[in-house]
Amino acid sequence: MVKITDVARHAGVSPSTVSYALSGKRPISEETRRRVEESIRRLGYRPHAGARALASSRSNVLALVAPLRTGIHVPVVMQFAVSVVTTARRHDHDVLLLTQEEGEDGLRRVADTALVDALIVMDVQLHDPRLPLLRSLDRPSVLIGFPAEPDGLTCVDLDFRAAGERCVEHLARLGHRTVALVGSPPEVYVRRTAFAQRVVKGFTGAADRAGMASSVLPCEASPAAARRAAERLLREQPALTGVVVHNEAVLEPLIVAFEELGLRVPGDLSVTAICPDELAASVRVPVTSVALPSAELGERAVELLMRKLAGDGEPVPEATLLPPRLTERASTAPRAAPGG
Amino acid sequence: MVKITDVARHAGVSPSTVSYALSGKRPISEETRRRVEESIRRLGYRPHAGARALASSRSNVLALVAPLRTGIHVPVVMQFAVSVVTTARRHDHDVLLLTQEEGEDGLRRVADTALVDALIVMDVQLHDPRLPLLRSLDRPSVLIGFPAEPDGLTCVDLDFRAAGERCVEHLARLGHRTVALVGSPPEVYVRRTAFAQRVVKGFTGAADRAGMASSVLPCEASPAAARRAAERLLREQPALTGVVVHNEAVLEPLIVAFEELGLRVPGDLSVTAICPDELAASVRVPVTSVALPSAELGERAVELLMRKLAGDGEPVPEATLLPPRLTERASTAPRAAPGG
DNA sequence: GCGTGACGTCGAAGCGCTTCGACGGGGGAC
DNA sequence: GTCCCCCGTCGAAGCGCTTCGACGTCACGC
Repeated sequence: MVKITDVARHAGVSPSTVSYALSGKRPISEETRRRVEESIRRLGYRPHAGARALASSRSNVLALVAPLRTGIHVPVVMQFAVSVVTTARRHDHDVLLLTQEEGEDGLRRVADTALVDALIVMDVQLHDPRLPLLRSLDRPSVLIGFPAEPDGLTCVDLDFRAAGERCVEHLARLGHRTVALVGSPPEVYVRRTAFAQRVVKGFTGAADRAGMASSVLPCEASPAAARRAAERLLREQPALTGVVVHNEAVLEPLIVAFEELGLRVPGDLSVTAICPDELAASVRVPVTSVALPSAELGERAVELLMRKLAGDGEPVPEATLLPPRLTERASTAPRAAPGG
Repeated sequence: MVKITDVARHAGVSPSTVSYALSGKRPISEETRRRVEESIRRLGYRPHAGARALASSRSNVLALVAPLRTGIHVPVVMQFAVSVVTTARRHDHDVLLLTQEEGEDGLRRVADTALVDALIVMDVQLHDPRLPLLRSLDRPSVLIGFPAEPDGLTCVDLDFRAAGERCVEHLARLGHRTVALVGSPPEVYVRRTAFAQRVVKGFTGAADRAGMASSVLPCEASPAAARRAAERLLREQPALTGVVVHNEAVLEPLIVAFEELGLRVPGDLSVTAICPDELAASVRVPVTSVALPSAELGERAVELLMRKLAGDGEPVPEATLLPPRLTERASTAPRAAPGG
């Protein structure tokens, strides 16, 4: 293994000079820097991560806690993870993957052993047991999602309430008067995961304001459940002409079910969704949707963390809510003239 | 931060004794160990990861290189990653997540900086450019998948050839005489990813041996492509009664397409698949399938790595091929009596 | 002409842990 | 009783890096 002293000797300088040339924390003459860089390349020098972490008390590693529960859409998690890794690398950091299974102990462990400098926690619940812990840790963290009491924490998420509103407003503008929300599986609500409830709030609020009839129906993540949901909606709301889907797994099955039940999309029924763009675009009838910007969320999370780690005193915003962007596709149309 | 000297003082022993009590690398009296453990708990001591890594030249971190390309089924990757993390934790290791994007440089970086002790590389291609690098690194690695020349490397995978055979044999036993394989998207073959080709080899070989008519059709990962594939198969092989699907994304759409084209599954057409069990079980017609055991693969990979890291001289097997397990579900049935 | 900084570099002191050699004491073999 | 060896513990030497204080040099201002 080639170490910093080898580089120093080869370049004819002291180890500290090599270190400063590398970190830029002190001025180094142009010519010395060049010699050092040349030696580094020639010798193939790579600083030892452990030694660096010990001496600088910075590991340059971020922890990413990924959820593994039922009711969450796997590609979203994956995409998020990829964007976190990519962005972290741009800032010269690596990413340690933790599963939620490890729970609070895992967070404490990686923080207390100084394995990581900071943490990103996904799938935050309204009253998440990890919140007090995160507040007490000596390392910064960013949450993906919003708990009931975000005080003292940094949170990033899509503005789900606004997303729910946006979908309803779009349907309202098209003349629809009776709408339904097909939501996440019941367990997501039971868990009181914040984002699911916020969609409901936005949906219901906007529908009320627009004087629309509305209902909310959680739905399991299976084609059969989608079919049952479709049947139930048509039975209970015969006048239904607009549907908002916030459940990736049943988007396609639901549309299939509606069509099998004799409803054309968008002829008889307009459908909007809150889901990743790729999903919305790849359904048999491309769906008008509010995008779930997982890549952007991951990027934001890492960048907030970097600002916190920079520790230049400038506080970062506690809440970052990405505004919903709605893309019109083939699944929505003006309501057919009533009785016509 | 509480350090090992604090623990030592509190327990009335020397730091080295604390270290040995923790690692068990030297005998420590029962009573001393108890005192040390008590002190550790009382003080909330956590060894500093960097210091430990520096002193022991072991970081207790594994690198996991995850693929991000098109044509791979995301849930499989995720499940694999989760199982790697879980198993690694059982062996007191953590997992660093790398994207394939970083390529060979990323591998070299984490290995040379001693950030990780060992590497797991997924989505290995037949002639993977990373192979020479992996051979030359001073850290052990395990590949998921089989390259053309696995010499000197440790590989783990499902026995895809046998899986292809198994599906055909199952269909043969049910009396089918004309079969087709709907495979991965063309780019997977172009990339010459080994597993896709192995399935083809197993499929074709078994069909030939059984004297069956057979064809192979790569298929894009979209419902529309599935539909086109179904139409083409029926056009080109009117006698077709058995299909093997090796493409998670089109399993359901393909069955839908066949049914829309007037073929009942399994009445007119028997379908088998090579895919994760959960997928096979959740399709509208539960599909007889050979499981893609991602969790088991992850576990095996980590355990092989641990054995290599133990360095007790015992060599580990270069190739680990998990035998296919076929589960019968509702999508296969004996061929209807010809002309009857 | 001398004080004053800023610049560029060096040396040494750690960072917190593991590990090696050493050492005292006790027990078994003879 | 003596010798040896093993058990349990200690002290000290690093692991490879960063960082702090110090120092010499040079340019500038007055």
